[in-house]
Amino acid sequence: MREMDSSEPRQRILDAAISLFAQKGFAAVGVREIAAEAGVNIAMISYYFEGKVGILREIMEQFFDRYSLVFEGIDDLAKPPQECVRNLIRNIVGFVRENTELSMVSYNELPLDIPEIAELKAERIISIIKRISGLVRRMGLDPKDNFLIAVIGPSLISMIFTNFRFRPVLKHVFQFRFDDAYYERYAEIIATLLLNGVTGLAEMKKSKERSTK
Amino acid sequence: MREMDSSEPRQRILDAAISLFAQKGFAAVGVREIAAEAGVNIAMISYYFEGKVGILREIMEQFFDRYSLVFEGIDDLAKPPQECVRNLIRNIVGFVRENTELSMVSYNELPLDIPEIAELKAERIISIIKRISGLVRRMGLDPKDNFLIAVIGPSLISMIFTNFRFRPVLKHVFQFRFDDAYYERYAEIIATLLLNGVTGLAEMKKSKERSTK
Amino acid sequence: MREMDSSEPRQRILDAAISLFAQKGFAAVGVREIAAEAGVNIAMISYYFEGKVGILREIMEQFFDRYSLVFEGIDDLAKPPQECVRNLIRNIVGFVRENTELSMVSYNELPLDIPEIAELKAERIISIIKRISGLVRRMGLDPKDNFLIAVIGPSLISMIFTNFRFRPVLKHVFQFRFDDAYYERYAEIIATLLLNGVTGLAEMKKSKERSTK
Amino acid sequence: MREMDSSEPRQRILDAAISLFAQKGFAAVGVREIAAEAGVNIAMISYYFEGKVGILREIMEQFFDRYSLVFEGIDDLAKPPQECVRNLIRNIVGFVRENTELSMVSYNELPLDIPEIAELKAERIISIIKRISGLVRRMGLDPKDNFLIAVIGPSLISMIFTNFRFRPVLKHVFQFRFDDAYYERYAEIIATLLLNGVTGLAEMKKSKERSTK
DNA sequence: CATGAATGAGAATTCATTCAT
DNA sequence: AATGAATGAATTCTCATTCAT
Repeated sequence: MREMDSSEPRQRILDAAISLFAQKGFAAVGVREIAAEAGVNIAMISYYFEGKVGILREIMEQFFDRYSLVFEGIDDLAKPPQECVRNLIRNIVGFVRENTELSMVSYNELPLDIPEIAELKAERIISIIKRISGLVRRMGLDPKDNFLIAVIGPSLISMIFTNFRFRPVLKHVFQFRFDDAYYERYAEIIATLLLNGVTGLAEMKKSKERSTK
Repeated sequence: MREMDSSEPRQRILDAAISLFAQKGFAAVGVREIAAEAGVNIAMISYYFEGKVGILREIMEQFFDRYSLVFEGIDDLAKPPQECVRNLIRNIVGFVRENTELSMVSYNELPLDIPEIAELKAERIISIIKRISGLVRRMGLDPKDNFLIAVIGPSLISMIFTNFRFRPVLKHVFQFRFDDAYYERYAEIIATLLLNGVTGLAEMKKSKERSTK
Repeated sequence: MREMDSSEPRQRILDAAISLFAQKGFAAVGVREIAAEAGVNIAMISYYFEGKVGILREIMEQFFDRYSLVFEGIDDLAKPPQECVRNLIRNIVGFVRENTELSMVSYNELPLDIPEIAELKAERIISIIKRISGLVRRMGLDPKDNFLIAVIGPSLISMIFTNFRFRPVLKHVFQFRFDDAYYERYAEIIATLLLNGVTGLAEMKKSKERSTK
Repeated sequence: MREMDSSEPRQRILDAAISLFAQKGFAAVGVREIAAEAGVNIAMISYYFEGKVGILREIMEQFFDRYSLVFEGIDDLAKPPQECVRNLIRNIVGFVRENTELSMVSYNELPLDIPEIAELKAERIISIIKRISGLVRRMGLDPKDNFLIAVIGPSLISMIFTNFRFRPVLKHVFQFRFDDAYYERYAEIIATLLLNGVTGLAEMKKSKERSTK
């Protein structure tokens, strides 16, 4: 029952929903709860979004619209790919930091029940994958090596998003301060982990090929 | 719905719940659905588990009971820590492979706040962290460096669990065969990623310390 | 929904309502649906008709206003009553044919108790009954014989209206063409049915009176 | 809020629904109202009938199950067809008299919105039409003369059912006593109307054929 | 005149749970 | 141990209406 803030009802509903979905998950949140949190009448949810699923769709679309921008022009051919990857990771971390709840909802909800949403999500993810295939190649990975892609890609994303997902736990256990310094160091670690890891993978591959000869 | 299998009703309820929770999430599954899937009367759920959360608690306990064993004696001082880590990763992958749905439920519901379960979760996780602190140290990481621990630990777990989480998608998109070979290679990649990554982190630390001097 | 036609909003609302009420019944149609079909803003319905029942009242009034005219001067004393009845039936058939939906709504909602409309209905019906009492007498029926009136009157009306009510079904099952020829023959049959029937009734009455003597 | 009567909840729901649907029409009645009238918890309606439509389906089925019996063995070849028709009409009147509300609901609801119910109704009606085709033939009507059948059949049914439909009005206006005598006379009138009417139609047909020659 | 937003009550349905048997 | 019936609260969504602009 937050005091009504100044923004438009439609946006308030969206904000409330994002926050609640992020905390409890889509299925565990009721429209009454959203309406109460947003300080609007329940009927407004149908009015603006045509139901609860409509809110989720809007959230997903908003997320991917913004998230896609993170990958825009990330593969700068003038720079070594490692630097591009570092930049990408920094950008993703920055993005998730500034859109934490939005990102959490979009990442966590696998609404296999709601085909409509599943489709939307699949579509957008594929479009992003295509956009970075060039960088993947420059990193020395074969973009047609589905196996590696299917392991490394989700691993990277999960490393970043999971950290935010468990942030309440981390805050509670370790009393971290989630400030700029934290996230800079954090992005650096993830990047180092990944880059060194990938280098290791490349070496492993070579040594295997040698041993096979 | 499903033909009644021979096992005891209590176990059938549990199996049905695990499967459904894994697919749709705890909140999105109703007790009626579980009862139908298990082929038992709805009242049996209250009878055996005292309600829906009771099932989740049982699932969590079962998960942690079995999952803890994976970490038992993992830090074999006779072996180099890298090998121990490789073993651990192999074991975790093997565990999740053999308890996929159980693991998915437990992993997915982990950050969600169901008060009755919160305590249980915290307890068990801390106990696991303690159990591997020795190995962490032997890997050259300071087990008191909460920051690194808090980044690397969840990252590793998320890399593994997320892969299983997206297995249906991977199966659908890439037509992978999830056989022994797949998981061996998979564990190897994760291990290589992590170990090389950590090595890189150690070097990064050193070079920073040098530059600070 | 429908492309906005040129007529005035008020009339468009009325037309849409008549059509929808005829299809689904008053209670099953919502004002939103009417507004959409009419291509007007929902608020216009309250504005013009003071609510949903207001539309129904207007419909009823329109119906009775026009329907009453059918009975005007129907009892032409210069003609034999049978001919007058034939004319009346032809007129009613013609009227319902030209005002099918309007008639269906009015007929269907007639026995239902919507308090706001009850008075209106009663008044108008009584006025019509009065208007044809002369003809009834000329047909050899005692206009004070409530029983006969109460059976024959509604029977006639129901025969005609019901045929229209089931028109979609008849069209679908028998592929009738509802053209002039159809309705001429149709009116003739109804008239013959009724007139011969009434003759039979008169004879029955006589024979009864004889046997009672 | 009728006092709970002794019968089983399922039947009480059905009775309440029949009564309310008959009064106000299916769409105008809510499940809350039915539950209240039946003195049961709202959830029982889903429990027993899987929703409001389920009640209507049950009503329709009950109606047609019983109504069909009225036509069983009605075409007694040992009797003249006129007598059979008189018997049929008497039986229908008797049936509707004893199942007034059930019949009204089944007759009035043309749930074009609910295909499920529309189908059921169509099916059952066709089966009844088939059952009386022999009698139709014996009456001198060509059962393949769709036009006549399509006019006379519904006319007869509507004459009977409409009378019951308007019974509240008749009672209010004329203070009839709806007793055995009333219905005997009533059935007789309808039968006479119909039989004489049909005779008239037959003559009309003949004279037309003559004039065509 | 006309609109889009907003309201509060009510719609049907489903929820997890409990009860008597 | 197991069942089917029953409950009351909660679910999402739609209703007819009103209001400020």
